[in-house]
Amino acid sequence: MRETTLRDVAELAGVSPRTVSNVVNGYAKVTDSTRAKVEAAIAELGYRPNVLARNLATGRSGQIVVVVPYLDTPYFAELLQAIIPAARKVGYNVLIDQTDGDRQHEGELIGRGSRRFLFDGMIISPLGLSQNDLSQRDPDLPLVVLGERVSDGTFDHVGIDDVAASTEAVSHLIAIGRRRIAAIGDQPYPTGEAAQLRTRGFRAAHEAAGLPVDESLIIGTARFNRIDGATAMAALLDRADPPDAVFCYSDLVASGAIHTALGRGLRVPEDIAVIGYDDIEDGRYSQPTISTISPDKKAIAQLAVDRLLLRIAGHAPIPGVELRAPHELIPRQSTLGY
Amino acid sequence: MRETTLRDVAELAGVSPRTVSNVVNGYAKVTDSTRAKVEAAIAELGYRPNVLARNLATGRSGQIVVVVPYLDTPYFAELLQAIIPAARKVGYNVLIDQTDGDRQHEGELIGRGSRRFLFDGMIISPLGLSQNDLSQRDPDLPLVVLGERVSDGTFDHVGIDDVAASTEAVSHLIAIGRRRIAAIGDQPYPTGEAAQLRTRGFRAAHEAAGLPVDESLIIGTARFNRIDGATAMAALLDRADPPDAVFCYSDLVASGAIHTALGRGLRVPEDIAVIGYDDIEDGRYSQPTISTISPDKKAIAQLAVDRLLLRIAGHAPIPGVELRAPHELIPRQSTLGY
DNA sequence: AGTTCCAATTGCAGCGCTGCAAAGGACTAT
DNA sequence: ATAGTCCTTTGCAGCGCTGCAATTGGAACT
Repeated sequence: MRETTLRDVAELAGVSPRTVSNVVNGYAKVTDSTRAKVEAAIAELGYRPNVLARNLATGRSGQIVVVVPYLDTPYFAELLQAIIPAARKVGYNVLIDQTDGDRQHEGELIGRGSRRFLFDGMIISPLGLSQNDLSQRDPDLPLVVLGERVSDGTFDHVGIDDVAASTEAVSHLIAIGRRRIAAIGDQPYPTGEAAQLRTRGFRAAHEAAGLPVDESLIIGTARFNRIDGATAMAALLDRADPPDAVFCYSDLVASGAIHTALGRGLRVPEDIAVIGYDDIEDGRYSQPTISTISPDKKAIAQLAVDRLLLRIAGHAPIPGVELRAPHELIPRQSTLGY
Repeated sequence: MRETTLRDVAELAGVSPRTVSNVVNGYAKVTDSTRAKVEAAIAELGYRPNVLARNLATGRSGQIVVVVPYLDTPYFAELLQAIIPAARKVGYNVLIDQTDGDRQHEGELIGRGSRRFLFDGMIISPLGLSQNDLSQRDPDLPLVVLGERVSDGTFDHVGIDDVAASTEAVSHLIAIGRRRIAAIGDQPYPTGEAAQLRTRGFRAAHEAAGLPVDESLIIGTARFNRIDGATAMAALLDRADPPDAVFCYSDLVASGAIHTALGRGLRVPEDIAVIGYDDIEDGRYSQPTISTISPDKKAIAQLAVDRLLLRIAGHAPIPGVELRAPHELIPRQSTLGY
């Protein structure tokens, strides 16, 4: 049995297909009487518009894609959970892509590919892409970049002020009396920009307090996972002069670090205070609860979606902008104690 | 500047559009020489097929949708991470939908909606839908259901053997010498089928060991989150006769329960042993690490995708089947100690 | 009553591709 | 040389919808 079409409805209602289309789309001026007739016919036949056909005719897909490195990283899961309703509210479906932070995969997604037709725009949180890679994308792809990047002026960028947030985190550690503070999560140029900004904040806080930075306490990690935090913390505790506090570049890293510290019989925060970054739900239930920097994920989502829509609608090229979402320092047990 | 089309390529290559289509799709018999000509033209013009047009012509979208209650629940995030590559490998894009476990929302998704055209099939992990609701879906939607359901014969179902797994979990607690065992996570008919199966396993293990079940130790929860576990555990510990072990219906519940126990100065597992369900990454890094039932998520994903493809391809109605993925008991610190 | 005007409705063409079936061409067999 | 065979290539029509511009008919005006 064939799916009923616009034409079938038109026939039953005794109007032209175009009028049915107008009713369906809430377009133009349609008298109440014809609208009623058409709606009755639609109901009777159980008509539903064929989105595929509409897509072809309009050249739009009504979908946007959100690209994240890892779906199972709580921060991204929570961010997606904010983006999806924001997009749905304005009539867009959300496609989700996951890249494993792979540069090539990310590059393919922002490049000129056939999948381009499937979405009207893209929100991407790149991990492997360098600034340069980002500039070499499909030029007609409306793009909003999340995370710690600086726009080259052709796309928009949404993030929090990482340097400021990191500075607050470390200043908090200093405020509770810690003096030997380590940082876990630094990453090298060119891809680790998020990490580099956090390291900059780490230095800034020391400087503001007139404290020297012990360079050997800045520990690099390949990623921002628990295992990275656990390993780095082990290395720090093996030293003759271990730190009395650690600034971790993600809550997962902090969780791993705390795991190691507790496993060695240390008390958190008494022996070593830990602060994380991201405010994932985990941190509110772990033992101890994890002090953190909380980016306003809803604000990030809303800013990103709004801006993307603007860009999709815009015909003339729009200059890229930098948008800042708020953030907040949330002290919990891992720095304040119980 | 217009996007180049099949016709443009055909013109440049001096063949018919249909031949270009054949080359692009790797179809039919095309001589090497024409294929070469066409490919050269494609490269020169930077042609990419318009998926929207293809979709309309074929009536397929090349997308499947995966519907989960919560994206930020680690179990689902990890499951999605398994499904996406499995689907991608066979040429399908994955759309993700999140329902908040809302019955109405889930019902709309499996019903006759306009979005139907956007995907060729659906994998859904329902939470709010009753068995009855599931039977009232869009009959021509290829559907694979995940989780603890029994098929009505018109769709396929993939899951692990929940009763067996739960029995193993509780038997493990008995094996390490616990005798007063609580269960956290029971939920009432008709929607809490997952929970009910686990409760059944809980009873079965007691029976197998010749132990009586203390009904008052079976605690219901609205959801499977940390907070539910934390609250339920508090209630248990407030009793005059608290349990010496707890079987939690998810790792998140276990995490919340442990949080409460530790917060009250109890030792896990010495004072109270805890076992969870799902084997989320968290449980491997928390303090203590959480003993759990590990469903083979990759197997679940593969079974679901394979079966869905079959159903999409099939013209004649295929009877629904029950597919079982393997599971495994993974004892960790929360039952074995350090 | 005739003209103007405006809102509601319509018709046409086409978005770019593929299914189908037939045409064309090369090659083999007689 | 001619007919038969098989494989490659082609043309046509249409998937179901919307953009655009034109048509229709009635209300409002002179």
